[in-house]
Amino acid sequence: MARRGSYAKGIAKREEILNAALDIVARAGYSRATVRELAQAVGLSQTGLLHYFGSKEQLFVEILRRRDEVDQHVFGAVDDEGRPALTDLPGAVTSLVRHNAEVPGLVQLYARFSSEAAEPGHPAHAYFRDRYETARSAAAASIVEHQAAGTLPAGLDPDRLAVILFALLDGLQTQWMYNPEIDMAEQLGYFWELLSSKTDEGDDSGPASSSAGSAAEG
Amino acid sequence: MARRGSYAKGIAKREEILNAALDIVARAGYSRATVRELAQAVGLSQTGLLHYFGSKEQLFVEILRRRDEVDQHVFGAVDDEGRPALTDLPGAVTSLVRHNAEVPGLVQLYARFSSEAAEPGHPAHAYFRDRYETARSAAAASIVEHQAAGTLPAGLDPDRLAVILFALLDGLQTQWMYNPEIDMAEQLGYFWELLSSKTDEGDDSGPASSSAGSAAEG
DNA sequence: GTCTATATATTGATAGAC
DNA sequence: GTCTATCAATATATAGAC
Repeated sequence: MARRGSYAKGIAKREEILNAALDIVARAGYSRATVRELAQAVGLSQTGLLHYFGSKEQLFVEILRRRDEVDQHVFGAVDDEGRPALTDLPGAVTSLVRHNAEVPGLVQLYARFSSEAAEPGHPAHAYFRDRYETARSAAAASIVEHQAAGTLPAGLDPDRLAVILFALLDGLQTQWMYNPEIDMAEQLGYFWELLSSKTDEGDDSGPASSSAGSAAEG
Repeated sequence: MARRGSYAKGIAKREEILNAALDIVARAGYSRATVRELAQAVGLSQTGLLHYFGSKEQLFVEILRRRDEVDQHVFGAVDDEGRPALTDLPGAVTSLVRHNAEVPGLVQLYARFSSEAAEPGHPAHAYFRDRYETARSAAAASIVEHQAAGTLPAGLDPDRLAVILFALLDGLQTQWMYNPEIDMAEQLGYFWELLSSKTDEGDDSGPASSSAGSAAEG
C-alpha cells in the first residue's frame, strides 16, 4: 500500500526480524533469546530492534504468533485464504508434533514463556489465555465435524477432549525436553488409538468445563 | 542421632526453612520466590539461607522434593514406612490434582522451574529428568497392578499410558493457570472414563517409548 | 551460624545524537 | 530508523566480621 520511504519498509523489516528470530530461537533455544542476541543476529542494535517491538514480551508474543501462522498454513488448520479448513485433526496434530521435534528451541521458548506469562499480571498473559481459548474452541469444532463424518466416536465430549488434547501436547513437550527419546508423535498416535477404540455410547453425566477450537499448538 | 550443638540443629533448621518456603510459595507464587524473600520469611538474611542450600536452584529442588514427599504420603503413593503402596491410582491422582488447585503458587513454581531447567545445562536438569523417569516407572507399575486386579482394561499399554498421564497432568495445570475455571479433577475424571470404556482387546503393534513408575506430580 | 556489605552479572529500557 | 551510551533494576553469589 503506502510507498514513500517509511511505512512499507517498516513492515518489511518487522517481517524480516520475525523470521530471523524464529530461525535463531529454533536452533539456539531460549537462553540465547535475549533482545541483544536476537538484535545482533539480524544486524541491529538492541535499541534498533526494540524500535519495532516496544518490549521483549511483545517481541516474543509476535514471534509465537508468527510461528502459529506458519504452522497453521503448513498443517492445514486454515486454507490459503486464511479461513478455517476442515482437515484430518489427528493427522494434522501429529504432523505438527513431529515438526516440533525438529525445532527444540521453539518448544523451549514456548514452554518457558508460557509458564512465565502464567502469572496474572504478566504482559503476555492475555495472549496465552486467548490462544488457549481459541485453540480449544477450534479443536472442539473440528471434533464435532469428525463425529458427524464418523471419523471419531460420537460418544466423545468435544469440549473436554479439546482441553485434554492441548494438555497432552504441552505435557508431552515437557517430558520430551527432558528425554528426547520420548516419541511425541508415537505417544499421540497411541492416544488417538485409545479414543477410537472407545465403545460408542451416548453422552454421559459430567458438565463440560470450557469451550473448544483448532489452532496450532506450541 | 548426632547431638552436641551443630549437626542436628542444622538439619532441623533446614526442615524449618523448607516447610516455611513451601508455605510461602504456595500462597505468593514464583515471582515472590526469590532467595531474599524466602529468607526474610523465615527470619534469615539471604546469606543465612544460602548457607543451608548452596544456590537458588538447589533450594528450589529441595522445596519440590519436600513437596513430593508430603504429597506421596498424603495421597498414598507410599505407606507409613515410605515403601510404595498399592493404592487406587486414578483416585490418588485425582486427589492430588484437586489438592494442587489449592496451592497455585506451587503449581507455578513447578511449571516455571521445570521449564527453565529443561535447558540441558541447567543445575536442576537432572533432578527433573530423574523425577519424570521415576514417576513414569511407578505409574506404569501401578497400572500393571490395576490390570491384574481388573480395575483397568488389560489392553492398555502401561508405559505409554504413564507418559500420557503425566503429560496430561502437566498440561492441565498450564491451562488451569490461565483459566482457573478449568476443573482439572473433572477433566482427569473424564480421561479415566475414556480409558475404562476402552474395548478390552489384547496388545497392539507400536513399541513403548519409555519406562514407568508412581510418584506424585507437580 | 548468621550477618553486613559488596562484587558481579545480566538485561531490559531510555535519552538523545546522527 | 538506527546507533551509542548509559541507566536502572534485580538477584545471585562471595568475603569476611562477629
